[in-house]
Amino acid sequence: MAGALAAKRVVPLRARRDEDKEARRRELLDAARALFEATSFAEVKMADVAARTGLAKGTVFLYFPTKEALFLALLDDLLTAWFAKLNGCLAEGGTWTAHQLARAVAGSLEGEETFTRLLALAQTVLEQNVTVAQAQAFKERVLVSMGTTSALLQARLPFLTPETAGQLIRYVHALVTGLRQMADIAPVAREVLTLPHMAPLRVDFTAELTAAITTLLRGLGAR
Amino acid sequence: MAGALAAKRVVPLRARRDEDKEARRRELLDAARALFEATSFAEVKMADVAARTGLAKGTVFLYFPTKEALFLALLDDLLTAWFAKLNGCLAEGGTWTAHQLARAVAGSLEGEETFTRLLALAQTVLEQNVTVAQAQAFKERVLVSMGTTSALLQARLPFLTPETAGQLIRYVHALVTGLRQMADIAPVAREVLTLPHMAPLRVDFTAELTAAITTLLRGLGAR
DNA sequence: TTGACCGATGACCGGCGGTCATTTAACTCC
DNA sequence: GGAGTTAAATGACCGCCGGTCATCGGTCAA
Repeated sequence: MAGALAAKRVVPLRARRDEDKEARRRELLDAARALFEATSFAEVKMADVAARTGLAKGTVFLYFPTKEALFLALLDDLLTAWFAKLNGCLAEGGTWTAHQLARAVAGSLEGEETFTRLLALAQTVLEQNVTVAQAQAFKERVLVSMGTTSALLQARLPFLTPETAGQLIRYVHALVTGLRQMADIAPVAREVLTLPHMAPLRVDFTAELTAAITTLLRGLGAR
Repeated sequence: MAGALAAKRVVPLRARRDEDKEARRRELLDAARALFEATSFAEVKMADVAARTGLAKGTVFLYFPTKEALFLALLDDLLTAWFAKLNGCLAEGGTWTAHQLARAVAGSLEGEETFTRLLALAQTVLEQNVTVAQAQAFKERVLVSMGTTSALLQARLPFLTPETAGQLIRYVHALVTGLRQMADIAPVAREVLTLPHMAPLRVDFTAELTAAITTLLRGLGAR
């Protein structure tokens, strides 16, 4: 019986090597992600995360001191991955139009619903029950990624200054979290928005984000 | 002793008339608001809300079925009040410049931190544990206020169509919730952002919102 | 004055995040 | 390969909090 379980395990029962600990950490993050994708932050129980990896609840807390820390770590991963993806898109080509850039940004967020949903929780929920050190580590990483992206934006859109590029990134961040909340939807809200006269409150995330970024860029001087 | 308490009471010990019930409801909303202003949604306990009004915890649940319902009702009030305030500003004058309008909107949110903080929680937290009926009632009211504001916006900025006016409102909503999250800050985040090199992540809510709206309007055709 | 209604009460419950003494897998050394 | 050592994993346990409900008693009509 123990053998059957061990056969399924990628990581040894006891993770003693740093490499195994890292793998276990990943298992937990993957479990948290899967559960979050199916429900919501509030509905994901630490016991469920543990069960999904075949571990005991207490074990989860050996890897992450709090539930918020677990999800902030997950956001950290997703954010880094997304910036890499976006920077990959921005690396090619010469000068872009406003619409091209807006499409690229909005497109890079396609299929990243988990990331944007978590991003919308970052300041209001995740940074509530976390150590200063962890919050700082997270923000350091954001800073680095932002710097790279800012440089690439200026290469694609020559009329941008370092100042306006930074502004643009902040606006986009704000729009992404804001629009995700409007588009995203608790099940209850989804039901309400189905009603015909609620149409003005329905938001298509990608379309709306593309339009908003295009408009912003035009306002900043793009043609 | 009971007399001393009763002397403080605006509402009779037992609220039997509808008028008294409404007053008690207000007391609870005010208490929730005061506590939320001092801390955060997660830190406000229903027992505290009760204690602050001199009532028992169970009584709060006679007026609001869940914690989320209480705060959604509070948001409902604040939202209605803010729309009224904004519409008041927009009622005067003829044609405005982009910057004037941006100033008006951002200015109307000055001192409304409680409102914007709650707004940022609306979809991710408050609409989670609430009946469909309550969520719908809330959204109905948003729709009505939005309609009025849309009309006033078109009067102040003649280049706006009903379509672009609606777009603008959605963008502003997204920006407000997004920027509030970036500017607002859990205590932990506030400490981290104090570090000098974190400057690019610091956000001045009013300034940033004014700039963003101005930029958007320019992108929509304002001069 | 009295009886009935109904708002207020607070002890109670279930569930969840988080802890810690104990267990035991995994590695080391002889 | 057996004994000893380390520390990862365990799960019973705790405190807290949102939410419930049998009971109490204030209020008012008759």
